[in-house]
Amino acid sequence: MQIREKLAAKGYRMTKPRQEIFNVLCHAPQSVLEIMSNLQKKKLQIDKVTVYRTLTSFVKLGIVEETQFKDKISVYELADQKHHHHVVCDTCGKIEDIELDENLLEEAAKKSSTFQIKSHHLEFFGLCRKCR
Amino acid sequence: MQIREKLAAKGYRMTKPRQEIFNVLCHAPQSVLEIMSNLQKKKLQIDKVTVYRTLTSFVKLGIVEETQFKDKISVYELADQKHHHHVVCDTCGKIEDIELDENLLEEAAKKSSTFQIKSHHLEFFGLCRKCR
DNA sequence: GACTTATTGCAACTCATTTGCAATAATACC
DNA sequence: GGTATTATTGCAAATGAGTTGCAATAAGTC
Ligand SMILES: [Mn+2]
Ligand SMILES: [Mn+2]
Ligand SMILES: [Zn+2]
Ligand SMILES: [Zn+2]
Repeated sequence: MQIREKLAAKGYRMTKPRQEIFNVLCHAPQSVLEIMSNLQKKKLQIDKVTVYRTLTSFVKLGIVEETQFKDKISVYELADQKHHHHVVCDTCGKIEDIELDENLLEEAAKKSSTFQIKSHHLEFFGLCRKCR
Repeated sequence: MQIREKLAAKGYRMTKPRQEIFNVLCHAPQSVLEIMSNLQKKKLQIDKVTVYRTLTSFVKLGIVEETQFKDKISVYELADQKHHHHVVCDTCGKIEDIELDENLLEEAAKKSSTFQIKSHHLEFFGLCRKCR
C-alpha cells in the first residue's frame, strides 16, 4: 500500500510537506533536527511544527516508528521493515540496525515477570568501526 | 564501600541533601518529581536543582543508575544491585525488575553487528496484574 | 470552479533539565 | 577550636524538545 492510500484510508490528505518528509525519511533514521536540515538542503521551507505533526500522524498510521536513545531525542524511521533494534555509537552517534532472535527475549521475559508483556525497547551502545 | 567514601575518593563532600536523597532512593527507583515529593513528606526542603545535581554526581560515581522510559522522564535507582532490566505497566506506570540471561543477548548482538558493543538498554512494556 | 474541512505556519506556551552567580557550609590545616 | 579554601546550595533565569491556539491556506469532493 502506498503512503497516499494509507493517509486517505483514515481521512488524511496528501500534501507537499508530507511527501517531502517521507522522502527524506527514506534515506535514513533521523531526528527532527536532522529532518529539518535535510529539507533545507533541498531548498524546502517546512516549519518544524509541521514536521512534528506529520511525524505524529505517520506514527499513528504505522508509516513511521519512533525510538528514543540515551539523549531523550526521538529518532524516526520508516516502519516498512522487519522488527529490529539498533546499535548506537557512543562517540559519533551513528546508528546501525541489528536483528536478533526475538523468541529468546520474549520467552525469557515471560518466565521472569508477572506482567503480561506486550512490547519491548532494546538498544545497544558501543563504538563503530571508525571511532574504535 | 560506603557512600561517603565514594564521594570523598573523588573530592566530593558529604552533605545533608546528598544523604537524604540517597536515603530516599533506598526505597524505590524514582523520578525527580517523586524524589522531591518523598523529601517533602519528610519535611525536608531541598531544591529541585540540588536533586538534579546530586543525581548527576551519583551517576558519575556509579552510586546511581539512570533509566529512561517511553515518556522521556528519567528514573533513578541505586546501582548496588545486579545488572537487570525493567517491565513498565502501560496503564499505571508501575515498574518491576526483571532479570535475564544476558549472555544470550550480548552474544547475539556481537554476531550481528560490526560495532564493538559495550552496553545495552532493555525495557519491556505491558500490563501489571492489577491493570490486566 | 465552488464548498468543506484538513493542514500549514507563526507565535506563544509547556515542562524537564541546565546554567550563572552570590551566599553557605564541608573539609583541611593550624 | 578557629580559619582558610573551595565544593555545594538555592534562587532566578535560561535552554531546548516538543505542544497548542488560531487565522490563513490548500486538498479532496461534487
Ligand atoms: Mn533501524
Ligand atoms: Mn530496577
Ligand atoms: Zn562512531
Ligand atoms: Zn499497572
